[in-house]
Amino acid sequence: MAEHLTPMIQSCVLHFGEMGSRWGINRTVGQMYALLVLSEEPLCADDIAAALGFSRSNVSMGLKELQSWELVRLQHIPGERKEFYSAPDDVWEIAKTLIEQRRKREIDPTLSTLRGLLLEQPANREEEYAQDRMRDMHEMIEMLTQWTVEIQRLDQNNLRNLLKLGGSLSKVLDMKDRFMK
Amino acid sequence: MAEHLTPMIQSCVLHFGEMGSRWGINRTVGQMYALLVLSEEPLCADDIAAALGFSRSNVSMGLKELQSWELVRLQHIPGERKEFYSAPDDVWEIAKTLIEQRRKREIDPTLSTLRGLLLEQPANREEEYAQDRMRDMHEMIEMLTQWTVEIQRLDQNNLRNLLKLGGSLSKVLDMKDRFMK
DNA sequence: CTGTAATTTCAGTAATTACTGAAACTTATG
DNA sequence: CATAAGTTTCAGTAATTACTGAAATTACAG
Repeated sequence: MAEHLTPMIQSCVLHFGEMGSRWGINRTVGQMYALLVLSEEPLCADDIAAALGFSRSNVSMGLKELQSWELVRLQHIPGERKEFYSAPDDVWEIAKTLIEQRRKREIDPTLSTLRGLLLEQPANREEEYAQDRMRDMHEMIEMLTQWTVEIQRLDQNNLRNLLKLGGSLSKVLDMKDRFMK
Repeated sequence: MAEHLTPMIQSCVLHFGEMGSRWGINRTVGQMYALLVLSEEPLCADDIAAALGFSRSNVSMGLKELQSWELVRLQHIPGERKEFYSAPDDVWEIAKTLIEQRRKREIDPTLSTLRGLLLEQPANREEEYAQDRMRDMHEMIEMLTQWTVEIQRLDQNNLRNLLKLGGSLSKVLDMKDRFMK
């Protein structure tokens, strides 16, 4: 399989391929992305195909997919005719992109489906109950979404601070309550 | 397909089946769960099979899966010989369970894989860089995990308050800074 | 216990998704 | 503008995952 890929890197690549496939991302695309993240210099499609043992066309499709998720940047290396790809080296940025993209692709359409169904007149008790649950879901998803949008705005430092707050969350909430009063 | 399933409920069920399949959850299992969430009374396997047009055995496997995720509760209705299933009617509880389960199944193993690889001695510059990225990932995932653990502890009201804070996140952070000093 | 209703298992098959190689296309260069 | 290096497309095939029906198992009422 691998061309020149140390066991350490290979393990990591395989693991994230597996993870990807459990989260609805094609296994080989997951592997390609892990490889890009772990490598300091940009890689070209042939590098990836060689390192992972995939066909050239599979790599091409994978890269297209990753580009559509805005997870990789294409770069032309001066003098080189090939196209090179790289992942951001800040993992927080990667996470933010992933969240934003899934929001656009899955969450927003879900919210709008729910909204549509909530506009209908319930025909009976059964539909009334169902709509109540849909309303709950809509409210929850919208809240979580809003939250992630806010988080996207924070810079890395504030984000870390927020997360490091950890256990003292409820204290912060109390504090906020006292302030608001 | 459907036996007695209003168009409204059917749309919602189909949508969540689709969503499930994009997040690594079998489409039919997603549909079954949506149906359970939307229905006020507990359902038995035959109800589900009839409503969704699946084979009895498929429903059996799906329910087993949902039980292993702790997303449904089995209940025996007095006098009835069949087993009935229901979903929690609090969607926040459902979300918490989902997060916790995915943490156990995917996040924790990922952290331990990363930790293992970070213990190895880097063989060269390339592995050094790869390990740096793995360290970043580990740190980030651990922070996010810790955060979700804290959140699991909050009751529904505090959770809502926290999320409603929304735009004022950075204000809260400032506030906290001032307090800590 | 016995009989029957309900559930589970599992081998076989269907459906879906992923991957490849060959050909078409694009782009840059001499 | 001809050629060659590089990339993409896509029809065909492979691999995986999902689903079914029949048979086995379990659970329980009488």
